[in-house]
Amino acid sequence: MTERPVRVRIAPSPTGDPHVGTAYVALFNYVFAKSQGGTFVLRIEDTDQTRARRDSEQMIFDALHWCGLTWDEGPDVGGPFGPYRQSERTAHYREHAAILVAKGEAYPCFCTEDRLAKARAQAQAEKRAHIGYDRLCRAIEPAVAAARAATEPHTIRLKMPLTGKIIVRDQLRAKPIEIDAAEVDDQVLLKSDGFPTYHLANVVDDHLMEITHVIRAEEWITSTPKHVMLYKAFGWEEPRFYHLGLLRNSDKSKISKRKNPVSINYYRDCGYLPTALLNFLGNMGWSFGNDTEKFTLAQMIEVFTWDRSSLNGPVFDLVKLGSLNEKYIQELTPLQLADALITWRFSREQLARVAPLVQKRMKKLDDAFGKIDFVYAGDLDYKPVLAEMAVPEVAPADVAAALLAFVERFETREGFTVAMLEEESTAWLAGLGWQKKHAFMLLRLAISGRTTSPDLFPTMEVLGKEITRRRMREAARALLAPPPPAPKPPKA
RNA sequence: GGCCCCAUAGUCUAGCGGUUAGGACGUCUGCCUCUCACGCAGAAAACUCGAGUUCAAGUCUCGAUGGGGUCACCA
Repeated sequence: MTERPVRVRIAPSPTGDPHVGTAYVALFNYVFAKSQGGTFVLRIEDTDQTRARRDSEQMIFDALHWCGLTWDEGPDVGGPFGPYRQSERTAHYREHAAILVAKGEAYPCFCTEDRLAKARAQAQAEKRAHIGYDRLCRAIEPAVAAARAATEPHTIRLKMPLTGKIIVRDQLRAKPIEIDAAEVDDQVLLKSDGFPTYHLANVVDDHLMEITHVIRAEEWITSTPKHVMLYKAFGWEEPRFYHLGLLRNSDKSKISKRKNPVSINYYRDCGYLPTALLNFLGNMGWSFGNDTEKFTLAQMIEVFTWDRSSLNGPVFDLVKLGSLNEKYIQELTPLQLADALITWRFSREQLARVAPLVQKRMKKLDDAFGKIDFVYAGDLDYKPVLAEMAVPEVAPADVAAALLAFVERFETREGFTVAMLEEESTAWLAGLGWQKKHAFMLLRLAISGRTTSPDLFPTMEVLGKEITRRRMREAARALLAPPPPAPKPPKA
């Protein structure tokens, strides 16, 4: 492999909240690039028209910037290999898909999604080992296929070899990974809406953008054979692959918002310092060496080598993050602490959102903070109000389930506003059939930990989606927790 | 289920053939103290199992087990 200047990229998909996993992978890309004097590129993979969210891209920029990461090229800063948004590069993908068809490496597929779904369901029902596409359209004569493609909706699929092995060389793993080509599907490259799938867009862009090292999460490892074959089909040199261990929930499953806060915004809103979060992430699957756990980004870049990485999927432990964060807090000067606080939640703009919540209840200025202190708290203690959370004639487990159901309602909605919350709460309440006062008291206790609070939905809006979600989940958890053991009798 | 990846205390990790298996978080004890926290001192706690290679294996090989990922016109 020829040595080219190091160029790496992070390629998040703007489909929701900025994910800690994105920050994690970004960190290692960034640090590796900088340790090599290379270039770090941010590319937005917005090829899924059904899932892309408008507000998500800016949130990714903001969240990554908050973490302290910057990119040399990207949609917002430009660069010589732009555009950096895949939705603006569709001509490249179509052109390259056409090249593969012309070379006989790919073919149009006219199968309907319906047929594919049925075939898949049948394969699953028969417990067949291989449940991929049956390659029906691969047999169509190229000339016939081309003629039909002119008028019929179709996808473009890659012709995978029918026999032999595909070798994936992962730089972090000693042995090459060998996979039977027959195991790999004839992957869709171009969807019927003309947009590329991840696989095509990713390979074309990585090549065109001269990416030298692909550093990404382990969940991609099984699709790497497809990418390897794509590089081959194009006759391109493949980049070096590095698959990082996946961040995990405490039960070891892939980190997910059902079980763990995953939005970078949650960590920001809960009062973690970006330096601490980044440092914490740097200790996941990588070690500084020398029993050192606390280090800066600059220090990490200075000593960075891949041989200090481990492949275990590390559990994302909030407690450990908290103790690291504490260390960072402790070494702030008084003025730095003040600045951190202002940035966090005491800016003029933020106070202008929070204080009006209780303005009606204020006679003097000093009435404010006792009433809104819960806004500034992280996790609340629900033990003292557990009894208040009870809903008459409803089992605690069902109360908890209702809380989680409320979370699910706003989970899929874009934005987090009073109007949306009112709408969803009405539907939620209708489904429950509880008295309104009981349902709303439950929400109130979950978000504020008290029976009196400012108006519910404006408060939630101010708290934000991340904190609201977290508190509702924690409240649900408190409801489900077994009652505490009886206090020890006093010593005689 | 097929395929793939991974395997040191509850958690994050060090170890790269010979160590009393090290550090950190958490837990527990004590000390300090006007409360709490901090701080300090100490303790409990790990090489998944089985073969093989070797004088010697947490470290190398194979297998089993366990965990995870992935099997979309999502990324």
